[in-house]
Amino acid sequence: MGRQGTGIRDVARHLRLSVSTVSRAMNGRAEVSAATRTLVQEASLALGYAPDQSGRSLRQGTTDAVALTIRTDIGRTMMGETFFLGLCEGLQPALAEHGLDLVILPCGSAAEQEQYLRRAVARRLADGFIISDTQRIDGRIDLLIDRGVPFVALGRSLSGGSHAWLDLDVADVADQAVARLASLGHRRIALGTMRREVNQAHIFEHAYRAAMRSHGLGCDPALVVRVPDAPEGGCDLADALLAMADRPTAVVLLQETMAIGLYRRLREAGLRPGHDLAAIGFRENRVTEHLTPALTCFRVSLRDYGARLGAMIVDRINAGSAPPSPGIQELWAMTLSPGSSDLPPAA
Amino acid sequence: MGRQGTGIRDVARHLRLSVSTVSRAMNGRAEVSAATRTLVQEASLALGYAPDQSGRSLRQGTTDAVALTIRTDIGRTMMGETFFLGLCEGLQPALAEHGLDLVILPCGSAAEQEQYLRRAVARRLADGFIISDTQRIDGRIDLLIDRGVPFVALGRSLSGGSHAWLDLDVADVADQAVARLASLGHRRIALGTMRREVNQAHIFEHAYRAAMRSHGLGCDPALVVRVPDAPEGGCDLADALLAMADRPTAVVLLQETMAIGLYRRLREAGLRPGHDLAAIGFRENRVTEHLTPALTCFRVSLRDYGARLGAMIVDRINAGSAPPSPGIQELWAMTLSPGSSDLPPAA
DNA sequence: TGAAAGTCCGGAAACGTTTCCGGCCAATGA
DNA sequence: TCATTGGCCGGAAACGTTTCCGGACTTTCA
Repeated sequence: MGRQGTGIRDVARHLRLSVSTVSRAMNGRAEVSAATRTLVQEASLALGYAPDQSGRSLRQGTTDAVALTIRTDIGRTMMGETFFLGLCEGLQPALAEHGLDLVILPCGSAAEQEQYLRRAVARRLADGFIISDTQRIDGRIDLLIDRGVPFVALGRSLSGGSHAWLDLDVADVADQAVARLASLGHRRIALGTMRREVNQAHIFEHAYRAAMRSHGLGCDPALVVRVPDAPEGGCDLADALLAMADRPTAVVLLQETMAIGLYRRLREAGLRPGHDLAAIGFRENRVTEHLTPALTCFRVSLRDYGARLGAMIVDRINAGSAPPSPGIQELWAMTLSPGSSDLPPAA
Repeated sequence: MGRQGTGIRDVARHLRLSVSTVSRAMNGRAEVSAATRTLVQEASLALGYAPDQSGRSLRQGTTDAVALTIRTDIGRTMMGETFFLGLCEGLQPALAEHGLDLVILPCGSAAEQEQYLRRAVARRLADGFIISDTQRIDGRIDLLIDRGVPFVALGRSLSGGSHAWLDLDVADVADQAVARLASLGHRRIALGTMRREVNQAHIFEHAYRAAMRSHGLGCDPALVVRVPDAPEGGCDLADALLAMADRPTAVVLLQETMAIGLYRRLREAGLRPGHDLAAIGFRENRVTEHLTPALTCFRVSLRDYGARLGAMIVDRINAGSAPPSPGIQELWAMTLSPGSSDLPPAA
């Protein structure tokens, strides 16, 4: 049958060189003359040759790929689709600079993720892994540490001790949001959040409570409302807030897309978002900034964030598993992006 | 140095079997006794063994992976925010059923895509490719046909003749939208679209014109407004429409996210979306259905669509390049999902 | 001028797996 | 009882590449 594509042997035969020389020229080794190198490069370009990745991987034990695992049942996670695409815009070039491909592996639901990852590691699908949507207790982290595979967790976790992770400083966001609303005169500030298994939600909620206390606003557990992090969740949130006897005058959202459902329900109840209920969202994006009133939220450059993530996983890969170095932990600040959804309380 | 993971030799040694027998047992070959098979399966589970993908790929010439190439500079494409993840929810399980991994390859901008793909094919990164966001003239299609690589284009194109593709029936959507608005009494119906290089935009616009003519509404070129397919584009669109002397009473959107900017600008101008300007969007999603007024648009099950896409690429891969069979071309209908954004004209 | 060093290249082994080929053993049939 | 068949298994080749090793040739230095 004969593989169809052109291989290194074809290039070698074409140039009357040995395959070893061609290989050396392609890989930028020093022991090859400049003349031969350009010859090989031109020939491989003309013949459309690029080394077969399987052969290459087998020989040198690396796949030249970094895997970003995501769950496809999104809509039940912190990260929306706009998040990943924005992230990849910075991540992919950062990896390409080091000759690494970015492959995104959809792993199905959260439950399936660990098993999928276990198999992916055993099959040696990638040189390094980035796991997203970290849970408070996350078996994937222990797994990767145990296997000695380079990885970076996108989001903190209680699992695994001092591995490399990158995360947004959500605690600071909660703090800033509460402080801002408090300074505007709000005293009953609600929190729209989600399941606490997602670590970001836990941290956010914790920081919210601390901020409320530090501003002398108490800590009424009724003010914490858990809903799905989606536009629909915003509806549920609004329903819950409107049903309260002592209605809050402001709400902080862990997921900015909740604002869509929230605005809708408020309007349906004859209330004006921003005026009758102040709201502050989480991550600024193309939807929230065009809401009316524009949602006050927090900004982060996903491109930079992704580029940093790329640098971190490259660092892990180059470090090897030789030194059990703890890896870098990095918290990214978000800056307030004022909209007009957080007015002082009406009364 | 010694590769760290457990290999087939470890399993064989552990069971005092030959590697060939272990391999046969793992791959479900017939020439192995049932007893040995269960033994091998249990042992590989216990030892955490899964065959190294590089070795496997090299030997059998297949990678057991399907690549979905996407551009990361999204926001300038037809596919909105939530399209790909919804698609993968159906696509990934459909592939997994056949033992194939789905890997998403972010290829950078549209310009970089073809070169990236060319290299990916030469390196044999995947057994089959799915290319998205097809252009009217798309070099990737000619490339893949030329190389004889199994592929499915997600979206039609003028390039390449009769290859396999899957697409939404956007012409029918344009037809339905215009018909609905016309039956409500609208006579000046604008179109918010984008660059015509994207083939869907071309088809959509063509169908819109035909529908306008068939309803006796003429074909004023000024009614076709090209803007970026993003919330911002909706602002530009609104500005353009409001500046017209003979202002349209309705607009059809090729990209539903434009509605966000459109609503915003209309409200800023003291107008009511739906009342003062009827609007119909394209694909229903979690954002549009919570807009106020809810955007009338068209529904498609992305999960089913993705599952079908998976079946198609599996079919192409199994077909091999032996018969130059044309492949399947399939157009998916979308069904109207009525909102309240398309009222009769005010006057 | 001779030896040492340096430059560049070819042959062959190796990576982990699958599969071809041949062989052993038991069962079957005459 | 012997030849044949079929079930099951082990040895070894093969996939495409990189890299070790050694060799040929040129240059440098004493």
